[in-house]
Amino acid sequence: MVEAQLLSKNQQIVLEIIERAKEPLKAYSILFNVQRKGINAPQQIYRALDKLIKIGKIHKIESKNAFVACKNANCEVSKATAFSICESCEKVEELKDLKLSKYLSSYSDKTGMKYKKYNLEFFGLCKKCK
Amino acid sequence: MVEAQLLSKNQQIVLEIIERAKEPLKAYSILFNVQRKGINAPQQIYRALDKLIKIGKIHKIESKNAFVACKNANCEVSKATAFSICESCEKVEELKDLKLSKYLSSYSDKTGMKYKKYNLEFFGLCKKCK
DNA sequence: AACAGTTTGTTATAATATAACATATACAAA
DNA sequence: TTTGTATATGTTATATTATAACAAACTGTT
Repeated sequence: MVEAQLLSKNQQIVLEIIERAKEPLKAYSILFNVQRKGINAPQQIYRALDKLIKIGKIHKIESKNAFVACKNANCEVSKATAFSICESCEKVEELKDLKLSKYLSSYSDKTGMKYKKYNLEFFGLCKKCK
Repeated sequence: MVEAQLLSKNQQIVLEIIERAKEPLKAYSILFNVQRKGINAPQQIYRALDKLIKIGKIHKIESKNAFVACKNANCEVSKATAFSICESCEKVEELKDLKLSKYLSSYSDKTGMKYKKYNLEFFGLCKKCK
C-alpha cells in the first residue's frame, strides 16, 4: 500500500530548512543552522539528507555538493533530474520540462542501452546576470 | 593563432595516467600513483586536473569525484558532456552522440534561456551487469 | 513480549579540495 | 638585454565534504 511518507524529527528539520532556502544548501551550512535544535554532528545531517533524497523530497546538485528541495510533484523518487545553474549568481532551478524528461528517459545509446535514471546540469547566465 | 596545447611536466604525467586508466580516477589515487615521479602534494594534482579540464583533455564525473580522459575529438573545450554510468560495476563511458548533444546544446527552457554548457550523467546497468 | 526495521546520538576519522606563500620558468615587448 | 606578464612549480597547512563504527532508543508489527 502506498502511503504518505512520515518523516522523522531530524528529517523534518533538515527538509524544512532546505525548503525555506532560496538557494541550494550545503551539508555543513545546514548543520550550522540547526545546532540550536539539538543536532550536533554531520552524520545526523547526512543521514537525513540520504533519506530525503531517497524519497525524492530533495535533490543533490552534484557540481556544487549542495541540496535543494524538489518542488516537482512528478519526482516521487529522485531518479530523473535536470537543473539550470547560473554561472554568475549561482542561482539554481530545477527544470520541469516534460518534453526534456521524456526525451532523456526514453534515450537509448548506441548499444541500445536505456537509462531510468539521470542527472543533467545546465550552466549559463540567468536573465538578471546576462 | 591556434596552436597545439603544450602541456607542462605535471600536466603530462597526470594526463597520461588518466588516459591509461580504464576507469575514472580519483585525485588521491592519481597522487598515490605518481609519487615516485616527484609529485608530492594534492595541490599539484588538482592544479594539473584543473588545467586539463579547462582545455578539454579530461572531464570530471561529478557524481563520483573522478576524472576521465576525453576521447572525443569534438570537445576541444569541456563544455558539453554526457556519460553513461553503470550502477553495478561502476563502468563509465563518455557518450558521443551528435543527436543528443545537438538536442541539449540547442535546448532552451521555459524562460527562453539557452545553455552552452551542460553535464549529463545517465545511470543504469551495462550489458555485462544486466 | 519479542522481533525487525529504522532512527538517534556520539566519537572518531577518511576523503576531497583549497589557501597562501615563495620560487622558478617561458616568452614576448621594450 | 632587461622588464614585464603569465603560467607553472614546490611546499606546508588547513578547509570542506563525507563515512565508519558502536551503542541505544523508538516504531510498528506479529
